[in-house]
Amino acid sequence: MNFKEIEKKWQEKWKNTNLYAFDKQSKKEKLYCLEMFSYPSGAKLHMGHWYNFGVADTWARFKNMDGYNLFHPMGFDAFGLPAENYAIKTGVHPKVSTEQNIETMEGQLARIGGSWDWNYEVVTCREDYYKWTEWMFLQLYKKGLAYKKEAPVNWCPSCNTVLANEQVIQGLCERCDSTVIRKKMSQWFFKITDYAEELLNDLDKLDWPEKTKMLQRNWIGKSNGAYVDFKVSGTNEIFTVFTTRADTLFGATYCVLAPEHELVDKITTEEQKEAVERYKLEAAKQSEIERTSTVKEKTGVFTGAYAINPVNNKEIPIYISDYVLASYGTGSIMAVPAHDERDYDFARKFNLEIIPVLTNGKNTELPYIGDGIHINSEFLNDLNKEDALLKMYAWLEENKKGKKTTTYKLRDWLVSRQRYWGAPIPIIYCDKCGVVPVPVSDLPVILPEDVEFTPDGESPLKKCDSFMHTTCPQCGGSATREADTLDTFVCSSWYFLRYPDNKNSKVPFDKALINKILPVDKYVGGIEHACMHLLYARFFTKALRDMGYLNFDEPFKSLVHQGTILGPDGEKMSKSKGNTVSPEAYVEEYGADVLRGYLMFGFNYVDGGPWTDDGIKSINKFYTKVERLVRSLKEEQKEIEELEKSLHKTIKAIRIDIEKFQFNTCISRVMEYTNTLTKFESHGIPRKYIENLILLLAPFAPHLTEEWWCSIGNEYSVHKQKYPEYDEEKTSDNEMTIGVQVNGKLRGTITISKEESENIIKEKALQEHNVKKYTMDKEIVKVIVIPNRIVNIVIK
RNA sequence: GCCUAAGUGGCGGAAUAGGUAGACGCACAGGACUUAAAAUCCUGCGGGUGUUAAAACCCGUGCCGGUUCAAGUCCGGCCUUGGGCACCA
Repeated sequence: MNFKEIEKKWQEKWKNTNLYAFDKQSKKEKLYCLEMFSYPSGAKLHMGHWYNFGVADTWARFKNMDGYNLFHPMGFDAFGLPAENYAIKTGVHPKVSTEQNIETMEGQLARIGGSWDWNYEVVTCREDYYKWTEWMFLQLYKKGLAYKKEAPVNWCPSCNTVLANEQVIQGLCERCDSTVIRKKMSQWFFKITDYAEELLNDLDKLDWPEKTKMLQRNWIGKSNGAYVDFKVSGTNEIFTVFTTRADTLFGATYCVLAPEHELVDKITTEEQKEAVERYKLEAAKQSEIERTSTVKEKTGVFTGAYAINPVNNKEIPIYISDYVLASYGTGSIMAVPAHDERDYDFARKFNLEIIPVLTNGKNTELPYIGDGIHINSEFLNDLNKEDALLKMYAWLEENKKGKKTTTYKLRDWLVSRQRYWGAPIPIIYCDKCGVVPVPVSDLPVILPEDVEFTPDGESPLKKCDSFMHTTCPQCGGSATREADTLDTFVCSSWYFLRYPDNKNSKVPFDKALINKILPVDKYVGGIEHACMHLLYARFFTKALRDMGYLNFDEPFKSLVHQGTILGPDGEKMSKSKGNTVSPEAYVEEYGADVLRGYLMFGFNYVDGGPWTDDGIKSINKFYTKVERLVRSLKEEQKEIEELEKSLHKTIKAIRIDIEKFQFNTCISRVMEYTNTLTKFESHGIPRKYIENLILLLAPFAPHLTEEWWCSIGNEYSVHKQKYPEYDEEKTSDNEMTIGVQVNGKLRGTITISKEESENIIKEKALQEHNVKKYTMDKEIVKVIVIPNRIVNIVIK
C-alpha cells in the first residue's frame, strides 16, 4: 500500500473535482454536521483534533452516502490571547501570525482527508466576519440585552484582563492559572439571565448527553424560594433577603449582610463603625479563592443594628460576614442556625440564639437540615415542610412582607476584554450625547494595525489615538471610542450561523437560507465548553429568534462529545509529562486512513483512552488484508449464500452502530465480514462482495477505498455511491443454536430452524443428552421458551 | 461536603427490550511456509477441578444483599476511581 501517493493523489482530485461541494439547491434532505472549530495555534494538529475531526467526518461521510445533502463546513476561531501574547514577546503582529497559522493548519487538516467544503470557511478575525460580530453586539444593545455597568469583576493580573465567571476555575484563571482577584470596573455585559428559564427548560428537548445537560442545569442553578422584607429597627430602612426555607422564619435569630451590601454604612452604629470598616477592608482584599474556601472558620462583625422578624416582630441582630455573597440572591440572608450548617457555625461562634422550629421526632441533633414537623412556629405548627412553605408564602403576600420568587446562579455574561486581538465593541462616547452605538452603516469598526501591545491593564487600543479619536455619529462633535474588545466567545456564539452564507456582505446571513440549513443536526466537540460556548450559543440563538432573524429555538439539535486520547501511560497528554503522541509521526508511518481507523476502532468514542502503538498496527494489518481481498476479485455474478448472509448482517449492524457513534463495533463488523470473505479468497471472490466491502469502508477509510474502487474498474468516486442497504430476510439464519438451561444454569445447546414451533423446541431441549441427566427423576415445573434465544427448564 | 458517571480476561473493548458473558482486535503460546527473519496462514487462549484426550463440573462482570424461571443489565446498601460544583441561603 503506497498510502502517501494514494492520499496525495485523491486529495488533489477531490479538490479539483469539487467532490465535497455543498449544493444549496439540492432537493435532498439537508444534514448539517459540524465539528467545533479550533483556535489556529502555531503548533501542529494534535491527537485530539484528529479524534474529533477525523471520526466525525466518517459519520458525515456515511450520511452523505446514505442520501443526505450534507453541509459540512470548517473554519477558525482566530481571535484570542495567544496571538497577542506572542506579539508582545516577538513583535510579530497577531494578524500576521494568525493568518500564517491558519495556512499551516489548513494544510494539516487537509491531510486528514475530511469532507469539508472549504468554500464556506469562516475565520473570525477577518473583517468580513467581525463586522457582523459587531453587528450582533449592536442588535443586543438595541434589544436591551447589552449594557455597561460598574461591578466587581474577576481580574487576571497576568493576562491583564477581566474574565467571565465561566473562565474562573476554582479561583484561578482558566488560561494561565494565576489567582484571580476582584476589582471594581465598568464593564459590558450581555443579559443572558433574561433567558435563564428558557435555557433551563429547553434542555429537555435536546438530544444531548445527559451529563452536559446536567452541567448546564447546575450552572443555571435555579432555586425556588421567597423574598422576605426585614425592617431595620428604629429606622425606615428595609432590606430584603432571599430564602428557600421561608417555612423556618420563626427560627430566624439574626440576619447577615454581605460586606459590600449598600445598607451596611447606613445602619452601622457609631460604636461598631471601626470594626465594620476594618472587616470590609479585609474582605475586599481577599481573592475569590480565599473567600470561598469552605474550610475557613466563619468570621463577621456585628453592625450594632437590629432587624425585625416580620412574623413575630422580634428584634434580631444584624451582622456582616463574607459567607454571604453580594452577588447571589439579594446579598443578605436571614439566619436560621437550628437548621442550616453555616448559620449554625456562625451562631455558635458568636453566641447567638438557636431556636429549633423543626422536629422529626427522633433526631434532636442540630443543625437539622431535613424535612419534619414544625414547632415553635405559631401558625405553621404541626405542618410538614411542603405545607408550611405554601402557608408561609400566602402569609407573606397577604401581609405584604415578601413574596414567592425564583433565583438563578447564572449571572450576566461579562464580554469586554482589555486586550487588542478581538472584535472592537462598536460604541462611541460623546460628551454631549453620552453612549452612542456605531451606526450599522459605519461597520466594521476596524482594528487599527499600528498599536503597542504591552498590556498594562488597559486595552492597547486606548493608546492608539487614531483609533480612539472619532466624531459622534449623532452630533458630529469630537468623541472617543470604546477601547475594550469582545470576549472571543462572542465570535463563536454565532459562527455556525455564518457558515451557510459566509460571503454575504449585506447582512450576517440570509434569513430564508439560514432557517433552511439550520439548526445544526450533529455537533461534535469537547465537553469543556459545556457552560461556556454551548450556553452562549444557545443564548444568541434565542435572542436572534426573538429579534425575528431565526425561526428555531436551539442551535444544536444533537450533540456528541469525543473522549480524550491519553498518553500511553494512561495520563493526560502533556509536554511536561513527556507523554505526548503526535499524529504526524503516525500519518507518516501508516497514513491518514490507518490513523483515523485506529482512533475509531481502539476506543469507545465518548470515553477515549490510552494510546497504544500496537493498536494502530492492527488497523494497518486489517487494511492490508482488505487490499489483498480486493485483489482476489473474480468477475462473476454468482451469489454465495454464506457471503450473502454475512454481508447483509454486516450492513445492518453498521447502520445501527454508526447512528450511535459506535465506530469501534462498526469496524469489528467489517472485520467479521472480511473473515468470512477470507474463506473464499483462494477461489476468487465474486465482484459484488468486493464492491460492497469497499463501499462499507468508504466513510471509514476515504483514501484507500477510493483507490480500490477505481482500481477494480469503477467510476470515480466511491464517495458518490449509495451506501449499501440490507435485506432483512437475509440478516437472519435459517438455523440457529440456542442455549438450554436447567434452573437457570446452562446445560447444553440445541440447533433449531428459524420458525420452529414452540413444542418442537421444547421437545428438542428436553431430549438434549446433558439436559436429560438433570431432568431425570425430577419433576418438571415448567419450560420457558424464549423464541430465538433460550430455553429454561425449571425442575423441583 | 454536594451532584454525577463508571468499575467486565494480561490489554483495548463487545453484549438491542433481563435470555449461551467475554464479539472484534491486541498481546501471548504452539504449528505451517522460509536457509533465516519479517510478513502471512492455521490452532489455542477468563480462573479452577477433571480426563490419555474428551465429556462434565465448580467459580467468575468492584463488594454485600434482594427481585426473577433467568441479573453485567433491575432494586437497596457499601467500596474505589474519574468528572463537575463548591459558604448559592
